[in-house]
Amino acid sequence: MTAPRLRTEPSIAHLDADAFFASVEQAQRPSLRGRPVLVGGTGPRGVVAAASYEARAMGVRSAMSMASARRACPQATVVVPRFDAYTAYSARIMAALRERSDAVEPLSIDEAFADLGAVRPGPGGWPGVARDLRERAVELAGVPVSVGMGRSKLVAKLASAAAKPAGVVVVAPEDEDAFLLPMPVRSLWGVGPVSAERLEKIGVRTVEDLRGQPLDTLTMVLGDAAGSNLFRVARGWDDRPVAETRERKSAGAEHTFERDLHGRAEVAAQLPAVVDQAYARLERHGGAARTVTAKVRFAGFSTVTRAVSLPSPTADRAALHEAAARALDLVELTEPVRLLGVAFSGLSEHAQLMLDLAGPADPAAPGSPAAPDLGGDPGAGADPGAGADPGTDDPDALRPVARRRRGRLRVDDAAPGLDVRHPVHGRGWVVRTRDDGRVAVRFETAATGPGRQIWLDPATEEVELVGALGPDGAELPEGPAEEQPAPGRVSGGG
DNA sequence: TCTGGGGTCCTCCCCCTG
DNA sequence: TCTGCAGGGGGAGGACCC
Repeated sequence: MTAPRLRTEPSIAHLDADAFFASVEQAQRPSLRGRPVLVGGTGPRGVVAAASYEARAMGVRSAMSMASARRACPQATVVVPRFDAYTAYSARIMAALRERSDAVEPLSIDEAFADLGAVRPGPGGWPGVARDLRERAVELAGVPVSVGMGRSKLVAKLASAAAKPAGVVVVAPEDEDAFLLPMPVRSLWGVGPVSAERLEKIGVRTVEDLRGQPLDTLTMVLGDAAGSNLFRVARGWDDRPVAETRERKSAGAEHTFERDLHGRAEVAAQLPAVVDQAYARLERHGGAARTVTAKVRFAGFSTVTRAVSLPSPTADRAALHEAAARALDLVELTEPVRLLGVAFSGLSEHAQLMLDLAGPADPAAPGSPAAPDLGGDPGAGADPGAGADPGTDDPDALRPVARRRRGRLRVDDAAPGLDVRHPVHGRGWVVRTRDDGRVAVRFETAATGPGRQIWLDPATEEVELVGALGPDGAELPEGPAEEQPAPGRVSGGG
């Protein structure tokens, strides 16, 4: 393996928002500033998607169970994620990068690479470029970000991690070894707990240790791909270009139920709603899929997947429902089920209608998995309490996808963090809910300063569920139903 | 009151085909 | 026609990332 030709200037930038979801909450809700905030699922099986730095100081990490996080930090405010708001802030952050480069590669909602090779640094040199970029992103989005720069994506990403919170780090080529070699291997992209443990067994803890290992040792320990990748990484060999787009390979949806499902009938009854959610995502990408995979996670946390492939990619809803049902049939349900998922893969860009020699699919045909109520509005099968009857005395515990529509706040839909409006008190957000149906609402926005909290009864008072505000203070338009935040439905952002 | 949800990529293994 | 082998494709599971 030979060294690639690398650029001579640290002109690749990696911009990463700090505790992104929590920072957006603090930006929009003045009473949360300087206080511990946890964003994540509030149900019994929720986990932390993002924790503010104040919460991190108490030992909270993202991906830990919300129950443990609350124990570690009882004074924290817990809110459900509001993806529409985060998406709007994300667009501002990306805009700061696009002002400086045509080559911007978003990695997730809160981080991106940019190739600044065309930028001519001023008197401040590359650190000045990084500081300008950081300041501009903060100015546009109003949330803290960190910027790392290096001559490769590898170094830029590690540099932004070193810059957190709210800083910049520029690693010049001549300083790369001093920067990389002392790092623990666990901080490298692609080294998780399992790989780290395997490396530890051969005495590798730092990048310097890693550099001392021959290629064949690394491929033996970690496999061909990971081994040769780490061999290059240990030497700073990374010449990957900043790529603006990446092809999507799959689309899916999964849901963890608040209580386990028992028996095939109960599991099968939940399938259409999950397929619908996955289908809505597939549809948004304008694609057709050839392979449908059903995923089941049992109470003991073991996971089984079964796939069914069609002769050709199809965008036909009924055919995909039917394939998902067949895939689920292949799963032996030996234990209670905590999670059900469906993924579409083998995507083709243009929806290709499946040739049906027997005539067009009839969604109402006997035995068809696509009952008439699934044929229209995506997510209709997900309406809590409607559609499939799971055969339980507590249907809410099984609802696969919460769908919150704007309008009069329903007690069932109230969750901490949601935006509401009251005819007298104005705009606020739900701080907490109580078993008797009353909700505590704090009336404040980014523009008002900290507001006061009032207990309200949505059954008797007009409390309206409204959309989130964007960074400019304007209410965001309503997105697709399946993108509404659901209890327990969380994502990254740290 | 352990352990979400969206993905990508890799490895292993089995089956089919030439 | 049968057998053995190699390679490709696809399914299953797992590691990893945010």
